Amino acid sequence: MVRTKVEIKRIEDKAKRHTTFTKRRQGLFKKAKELAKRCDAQAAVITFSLAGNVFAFGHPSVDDVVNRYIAATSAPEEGNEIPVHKEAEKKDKDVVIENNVDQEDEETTSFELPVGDMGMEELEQLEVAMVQIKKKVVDRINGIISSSKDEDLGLPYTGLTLN
Amino acid sequence: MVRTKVEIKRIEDKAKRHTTFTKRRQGLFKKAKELAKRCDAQAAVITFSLAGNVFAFGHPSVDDVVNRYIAATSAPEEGNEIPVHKEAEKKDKDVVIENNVDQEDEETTSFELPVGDMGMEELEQLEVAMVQIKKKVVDRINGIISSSKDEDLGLPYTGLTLN
DNA sequence: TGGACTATGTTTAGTCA
DNA sequence: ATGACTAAACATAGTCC
Repeated sequence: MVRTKVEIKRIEDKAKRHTTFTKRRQGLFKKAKELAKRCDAQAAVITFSLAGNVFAFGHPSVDDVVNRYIAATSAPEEGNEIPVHKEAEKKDKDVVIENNVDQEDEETTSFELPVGDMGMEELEQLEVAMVQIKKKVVDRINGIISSSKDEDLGLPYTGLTLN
Repeated sequence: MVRTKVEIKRIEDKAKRHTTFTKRRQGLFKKAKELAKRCDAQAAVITFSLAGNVFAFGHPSVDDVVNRYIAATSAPEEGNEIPVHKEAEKKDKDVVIENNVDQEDEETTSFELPVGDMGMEELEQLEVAMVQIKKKVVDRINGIISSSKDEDLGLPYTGLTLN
């Protein structure tokens, strides 16, 4: 049959999904290569299949780009001018996080903060509050981990990264 | 003129290169989104323009994928790969996270979270929620910044360090 | 600038070898 | 599975506004 209109929805059939994953991953890498070459830019693509396999491409290397990304997104201590444009930006008011591709069937526990209406000052206060909570959470998690030493196979808690 | 065959070589003209970069970056992100959605896979794309601007997309988030990549690639080779458990469907809990952010009456913005009573699962949900809020805040801050300047050439907000 | 257009090249869903 | 094939869907270089 000829190709039908692409419905961007999760493919249920496992084999078919994997086939599509392979094809599209190759296409994605090719696009990334072309972008890097034509525009002389650094680019990295990292994918994880459902099976847990990691596929990554990067120019000049995945690690270079990742490290630079981490450096760029980590808080600069001083006045720094590293532009970060995350492709999840909803400039519209009630921000819906775009990271979840599918959200009709999920029941996420989330805060609903009217961030869009907040001013700079309130945002700064919110940041302070979040830092404090984050500390509580990390302490609590570490407490749980240390109290369940046997079961936990040394998977260290890497740490509630919110950067 | 109509389009000619693509020659994947570095574009010399600066303006044209930037135009192409923008177009292709959008296309690349779109492809990544489709891959993530159709194949239910994790994917991240990070690009740096020559000007040094960072553009990143990730599902469920750039940082999630990056962290998993780091974990997967820096894992001690003994034995097997790291499961990196997750994907657990979020059962709705009564993790009622109360935030008393009330713009009308409240002066202070603060959370009161009974973290000490929470179990690991709830903590994980809380982490997810915090990440989402953090994104909202960053987006909002960047929105404020970019609307104060008429171009995104101004330095964006990269702070909000919660590590 | 930054979109809109559009002719063509490119990608890929479905199928079969 | 893996690879080839085909036609529709899609991406985009060049252009105009």
